[in-house]
Amino acid sequence: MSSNSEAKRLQMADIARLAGVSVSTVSRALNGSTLINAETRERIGQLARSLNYSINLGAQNLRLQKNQTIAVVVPYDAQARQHISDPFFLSIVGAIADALTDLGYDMLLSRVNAEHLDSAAALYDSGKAIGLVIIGQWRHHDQLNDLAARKVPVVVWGGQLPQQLYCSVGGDNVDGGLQATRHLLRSGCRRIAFVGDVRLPEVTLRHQGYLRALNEAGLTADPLLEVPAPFEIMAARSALDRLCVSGAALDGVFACSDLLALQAVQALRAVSRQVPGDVAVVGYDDMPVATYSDPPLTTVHQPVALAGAELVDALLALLRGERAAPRVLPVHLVVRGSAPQPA
Amino acid sequence: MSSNSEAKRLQMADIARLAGVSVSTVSRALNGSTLINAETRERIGQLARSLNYSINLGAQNLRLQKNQTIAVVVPYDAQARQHISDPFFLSIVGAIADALTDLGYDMLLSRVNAEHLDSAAALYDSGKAIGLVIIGQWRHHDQLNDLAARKVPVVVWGGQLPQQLYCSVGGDNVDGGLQATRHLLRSGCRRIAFVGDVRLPEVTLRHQGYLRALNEAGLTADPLLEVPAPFEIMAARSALDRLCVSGAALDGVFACSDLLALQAVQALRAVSRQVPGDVAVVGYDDMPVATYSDPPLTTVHQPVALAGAELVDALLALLRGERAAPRVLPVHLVVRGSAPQPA
DNA sequence: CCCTGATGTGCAATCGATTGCAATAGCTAT
DNA sequence: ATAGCTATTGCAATCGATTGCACATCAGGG
Repeated sequence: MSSNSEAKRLQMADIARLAGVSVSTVSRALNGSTLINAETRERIGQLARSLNYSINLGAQNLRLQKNQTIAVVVPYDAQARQHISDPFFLSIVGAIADALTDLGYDMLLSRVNAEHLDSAAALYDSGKAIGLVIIGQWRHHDQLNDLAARKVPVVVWGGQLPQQLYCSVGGDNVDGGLQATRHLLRSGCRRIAFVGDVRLPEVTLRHQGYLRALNEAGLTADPLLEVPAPFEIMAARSALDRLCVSGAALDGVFACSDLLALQAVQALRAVSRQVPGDVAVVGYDDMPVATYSDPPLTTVHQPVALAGAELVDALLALLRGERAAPRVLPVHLVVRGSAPQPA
Repeated sequence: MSSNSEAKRLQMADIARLAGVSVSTVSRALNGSTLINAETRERIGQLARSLNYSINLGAQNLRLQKNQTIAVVVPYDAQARQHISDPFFLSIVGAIADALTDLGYDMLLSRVNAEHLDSAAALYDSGKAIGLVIIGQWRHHDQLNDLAARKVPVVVWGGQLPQQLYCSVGGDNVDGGLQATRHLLRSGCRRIAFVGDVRLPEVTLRHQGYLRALNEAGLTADPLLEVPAPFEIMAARSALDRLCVSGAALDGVFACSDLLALQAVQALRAVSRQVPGDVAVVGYDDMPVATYSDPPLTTVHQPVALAGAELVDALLALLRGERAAPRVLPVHLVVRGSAPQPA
């Protein structure tokens, strides 16, 4: 049974037999070697093409010790069973795909349990991929360091941290937090909630920016206004609802993703507070949704396409044996309706 | 130079040497063969684990004629240089990744020029992947048929068309168009614009549903109200602007994606027409943005997670040599603010 | 003491390509 | 006519694994 799709794939020996030459000749002909008589070469080329023959890359890679596959690893949170739905992750994957395609690399997309980021190394150890791009540091800075120490070629989307052995590429999270919070302060906000899970390094950095801005304004952060909302959307919503019904005074919100910002807007409305009238809200990422939402979001723009290109560029540098320093990409605030420009 | 990342990967011969046995023994030990003495087996297992050894899958696949990689092909429009940004495509890729991961398959993500969909076959011919999932039929039904005729295991996300040799999985586009249009008609709309590029098969089917609904209501379509907007967002916007400033009478819009619907909302507002007050708008896909937008979109829900699972399931059936019939998944209208429930 | 049957291991062929080296044919130079 | 070249092509080893079959060792039976 099942001889349907089992239809034998053509291989070089078949072409050789049909052309009445040896396998070596076919190999050389297809590679355009001048050792082979020009017309024989052409004849073999025609034949192969007409039969839709395509060389077996597994075998070729084995023989040539070559491989053009890069693994892109998207961790998921096993507890929350959160299969990343945040548009930011998806769009950065898209950007990486573009960058890799342009350079002729293949992209293996893989999801791994965030608790075992190191298991991503199997993709490298097994030779499936020659290098890894990991989306997000999550809470496993140490595991990433282990990978780098083992000389696994890996680049991570995320923030630059102290004692970091691996190469990271990420937006300037401190500056993002700073710009967002300063904007809210300039708009007159004094009690600004911070929405995000500070156990994630990127969020921690944004939080530092937030604190620095408050400090500049002579304010101190109120722990009651810190909402440890994960990127998982439903859990985030309940945390936000709790804040809103707690009655804690607040006039501004800085959320660490656009989706969190929009959830905040809805939670606020649920308790009859207007955005931006009563509370101004700033998001993060500047996904397309930010322009369509009600109100359109003031948010920190992350350069997604550039990020894809930089991640790939850094990884290729590593593969060439160069030392790749962490890269921090510029971010900027985009002002829209949810936190308008102060008069 | 570059011996950095060039650090030789471990292979079976290394383990064999260190364990003082032959390669065959290592191979059998790691595969748990009972031919090998239990304690030797255990010792070898320990050793391999402690060295982070992981078998070379290229070599293994070659030897075993095995491969667990599925290619997911996302066509792009070379003319528009449109690297798919529509969230729908990205989320369906995510859904497929989940389905494949659950089943232990690897996913190779690849972009190909939509004008040469058949070039995706190289992924199969070269043995990189054992099967293909292609996202969208675009304008190349014929090329897809060629692939199927060549016995390439392929499943396509899209509509079911006449004379179709390949297996497709898609939402019920006719029904989607029907439900959306009926809803607008029930709301009292009589001049309903259709926004979408009917050269795409899926859109054609939705258009059929649109026409049928109009017909049920004793109406006929006005060609002036047909906006051939591509999924490429900027081009779509200008087409919509043209419609709006043309002054053509209209009181409803059925758009073939949520993004198109939101562009329509903006175009209408630009000429001071309220949604849903003056014009009701219905979108398609039911992406998260539909719930956050202003106004929240009434839209046709496509079952994305189910779609991913069904695509994978159909492809695996093909690979088992079974005949896989096209599958049409149910869709349903989600009523929100842009086209509220009629009183 | 030899034979038989287990039990463990290793040799060598194989998967589908690449490539150094040898071999053949056709020609020229001596 | 024969050595010396050049232009083409084939043989066989190799990449890193798997596996049929042969081989070695040891115990017990005759």
